[in-house]
Amino acid sequence: MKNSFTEENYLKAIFKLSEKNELVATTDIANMLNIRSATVTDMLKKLAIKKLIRYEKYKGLYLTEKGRSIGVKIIRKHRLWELFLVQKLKFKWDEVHEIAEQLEHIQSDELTNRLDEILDFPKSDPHGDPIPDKNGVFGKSRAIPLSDMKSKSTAIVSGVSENNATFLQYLDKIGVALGDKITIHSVEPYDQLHRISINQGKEFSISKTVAQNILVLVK
Amino acid sequence: MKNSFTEENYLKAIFKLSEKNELVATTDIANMLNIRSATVTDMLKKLAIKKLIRYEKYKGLYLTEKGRSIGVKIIRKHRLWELFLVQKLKFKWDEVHEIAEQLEHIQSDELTNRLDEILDFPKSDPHGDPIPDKNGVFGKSRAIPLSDMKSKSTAIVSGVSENNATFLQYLDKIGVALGDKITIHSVEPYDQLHRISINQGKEFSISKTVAQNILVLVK
DNA sequence: AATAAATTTTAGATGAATCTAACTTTAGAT
DNA sequence: ATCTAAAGTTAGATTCATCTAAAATTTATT
Repeated sequence: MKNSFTEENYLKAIFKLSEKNELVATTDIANMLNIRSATVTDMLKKLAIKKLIRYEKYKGLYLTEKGRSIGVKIIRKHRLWELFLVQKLKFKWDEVHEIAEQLEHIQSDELTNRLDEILDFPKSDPHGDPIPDKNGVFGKSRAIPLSDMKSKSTAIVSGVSENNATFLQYLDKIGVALGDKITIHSVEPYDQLHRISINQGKEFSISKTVAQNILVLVK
Repeated sequence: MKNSFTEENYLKAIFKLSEKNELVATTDIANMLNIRSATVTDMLKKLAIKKLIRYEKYKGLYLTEKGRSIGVKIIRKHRLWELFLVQKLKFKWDEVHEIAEQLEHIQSDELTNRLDEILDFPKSDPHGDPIPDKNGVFGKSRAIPLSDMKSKSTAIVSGVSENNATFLQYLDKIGVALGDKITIHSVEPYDQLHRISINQGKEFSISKTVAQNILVLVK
């Protein structure tokens, strides 16, 4: 029960990496956490002793059930806080990540669950990433890219699939925000420029790339 | 910019102790933080080098302007979070302290100020302690002990002057909560048993001691 | 298969925050 | 005024998370 931040960050990183590969590599953890591999090796030994990971020298590692549940819990808190900051405190999408990196370590199940409750048990965060429930279960999101919508249809903006600050700021600039009602009027067959409007407003165009990175919920 | 938790906790403790005595003693800090005096001495040297305190060996220490402003900021955040937890997330008075001990270290002025805003720039927290404003200024609270109210008058419960969990739980039990309208019907001259009612409800009695520890705002 | 390249681990060091034990200074009691 | 108790400091050790440099292992290339 010491400085659990560090340990929690390792478990979160390992969980994320596990989604791509069964076995996780030392270097990938080091890169994700911006530290040296040697440091990671040290920590892996400790995590293995605590039975949070299963680790074989030179071979790679994976999370135990116990380790996974801690990792998932951190992700749950991170995403709930992000949504909270955007929905309740009116932060913009691109401003919340850093603050949530801190808030995710607050230890109080009661707090996490009440947050969940006042947000109405959300299934995904402002970036469209799924929020696991209190038991660590991810419901899969029904969100689809805007580019997959039919012409003349309407949907609700539920997230983005590109997390970079420039992109998020661009969305702010053109006036696309979480929860907005978005309508596709037409799509140019040649370059797939989308003519859209937000909340019944004025029509304007966005590129194919942007349309692919905006996630929406249809009906 | 390292693990600022520790340093922040020292500055907070020193600020609190400064309210009682001009010069703060090593042992008092040690007791407040539940660590050994030797440890405190070490830290005092570091704080002095950073110009956060003015320190003379064997003589005691006091905060510099810079140190004070960090200490006050932590207290501001602590109290804002406590109020947030009680008002917005429906926690009880006695449940929020520990969580606020963690939340007070979240670094984001923007977050702190928005919290302040959605709480409507409160002047005191659920325990009746004053909340400094963004410039570190404490407005003095107009709260008085319930025992100082006139008979037949009404006021709003604004805090407590005894912070202990048993007391707070007792208040929950008898149904006294922050923001309640409280009416004094009579006070027994012999033992100062107070006959009161909450929000126009049924009359009941509380002891002199309890009445002294409930803070209220009159009109 | 032999060797080079990349990855991972080991060994040894550092700084932060803590401890215990021993020493020093200040303050209180007679 | 002297002595003793309390308070405060120093010295040396420990644990945690990190580092660099060097050694070991695995993987890739010719």
